Amino acid sequence: MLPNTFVHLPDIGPVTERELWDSGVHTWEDFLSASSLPDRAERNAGQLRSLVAESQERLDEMDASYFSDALPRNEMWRLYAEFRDRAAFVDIETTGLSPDSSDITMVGVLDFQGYRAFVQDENMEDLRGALEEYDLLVTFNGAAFDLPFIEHKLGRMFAQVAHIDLMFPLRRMGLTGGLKAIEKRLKVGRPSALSTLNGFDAVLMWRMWRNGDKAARDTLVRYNAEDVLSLPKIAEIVYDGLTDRLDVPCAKLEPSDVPDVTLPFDEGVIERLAEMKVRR
DNA sequence: TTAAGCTGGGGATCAGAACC
DNA sequence: GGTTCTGATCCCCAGCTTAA
Repeated sequence: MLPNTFVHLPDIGPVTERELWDSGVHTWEDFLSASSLPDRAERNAGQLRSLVAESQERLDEMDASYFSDALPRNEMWRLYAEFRDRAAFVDIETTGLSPDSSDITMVGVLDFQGYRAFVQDENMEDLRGALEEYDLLVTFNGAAFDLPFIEHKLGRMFAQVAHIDLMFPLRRMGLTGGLKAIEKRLKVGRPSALSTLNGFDAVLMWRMWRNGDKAARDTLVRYNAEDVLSLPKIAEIVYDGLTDRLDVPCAKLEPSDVPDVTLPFDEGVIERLAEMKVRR
């Protein structure tokens, strides 16, 4: 979809991009070889041609931050096909909602090689270096929650990184609600006994682990892994759905193999969680 | 419960076309 | 050449939604 994109160019919005597509200019290559362009693009053709040529070069160099700067934020999903092999799917667990009064307990990072957990007081200091390996981050509501929370605690680190927050494209597709509700509607992931847990349970599991319940730590990590494992599947659905909606001839996204992540957890933790909630 | 950012609506601005 | 109209983009703001 990215080589079909023109809305990252100055003075080109969705209407002019549509005109280009309707006139047969479907790709950057079409743009550069076209003898004439629709009026609105023709006015500024010289500058646009050089920017389209630059876009081709930047894509050849896999420069995600160039497109991240130029694309409107609600069109970031267009980066997914080209950059998913350089993407990290990220989800954090915390002790509360406010970065001022709460701490990060763990961060789960998934790519197509596997899943890594960065846990407070274990290996959280490795997180920054780990995230620097990626050109693209994919989250659910990460623009408002996960990424600002991480930067609040660990310092600036995402200024140059492209980011797709799946929550907003999902809304455009008519899918509102939290991640778990959307997974259910899309029939994605989470077959395990942990499917009934929510973010507040993650807070409680962290407290249980701090109070000596060793199984709670592994169960928390497993809960987080199940959250991030659904993100690649949802990202594909978003990409395919919004690409279809734009109705422009473009390369189809090949389905990816999400790594098999099987982590141990103790069903006893879920029972102890339920007892804890009854007592509260 | 807090904070961030997206969405959508409305107004401002700009450029081109049409008309006198 | 000046005016008006139209359409697109940009900017701002309020409201909404979500995360643990």
